[in-house]
Amino acid sequence: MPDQLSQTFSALADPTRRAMLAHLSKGEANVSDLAKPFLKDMSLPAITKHLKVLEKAGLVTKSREAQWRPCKINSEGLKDVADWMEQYRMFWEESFDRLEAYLKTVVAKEKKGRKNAKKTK
Amino acid sequence: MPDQLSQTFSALADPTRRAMLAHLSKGEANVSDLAKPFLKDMSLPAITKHLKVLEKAGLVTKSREAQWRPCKINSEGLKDVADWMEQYRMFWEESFDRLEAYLKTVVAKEKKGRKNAKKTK
DNA sequence: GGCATAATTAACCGATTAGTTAATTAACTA
DNA sequence: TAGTTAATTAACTAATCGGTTAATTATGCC
Repeated sequence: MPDQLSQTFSALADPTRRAMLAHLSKGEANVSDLAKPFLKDMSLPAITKHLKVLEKAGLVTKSREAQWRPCKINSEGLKDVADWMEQYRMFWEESFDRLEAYLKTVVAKEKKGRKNAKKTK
Repeated sequence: MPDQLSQTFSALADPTRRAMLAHLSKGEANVSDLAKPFLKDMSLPAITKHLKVLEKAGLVTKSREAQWRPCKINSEGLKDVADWMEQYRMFWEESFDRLEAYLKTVVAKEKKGRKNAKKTK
């Protein structure tokens, strides 16, 4: 699995990792904070591994502060997924209201000169 | 991997399967049509397996027509992913314009009485 | 019936994944 | 220095994944 997007989807294909991400969506947390809800079910090294998967997927960044490793959400990975999803919006966006609202933003963006131009493969 | 969302993410974590989905986003196709671009790289049974993964993930449906199996995109799986993504929109939506536009649709929806109320876990 | 086409199933294999326990690194604290 | 806390690394294992080849099913056509 060489490509980044596959790695990101793969990282999200696990309920433990998604729960860790949900935790981080509420703010920074150390490894042991993230681990706490799962220590009944799995060991700390398992958590370390999950975190590494999230890091490689571009979904989490980890820094150092004494013996702690504060982690936070990295929007890059999420952005990649969101960008990929766009090409399928017409399929999953069943509400006419919201699709219409979305199409307006597309028009608005075009008028402004395509700030976010980028190939999504 | 018991839960549906994990299965869906897992199905998307493969470039061959994403390419097949992209193909189907242009319209229905038989298994051999979907297979054609990949037959240099892998066998037909491999394609059958990939398709089965996409089906179980709720991303594709397959029907029967004589000896052919016309496949088409199933929006359910994509919808599940999109719904899950919503909780992270504030992270990946960096353009203020589009975030603002989105927030307007939220307000509009609230006024209408929350048509799309659903737990996404 | 006999053959070609479309697709699936079965059985197998090597690589990766998700977990384990035990040992180790690194920083603070008394 | 010795001990504690936070986290990682190493080595291993069972299960899953992505592919293979060979055989099988199912349909249409002469």
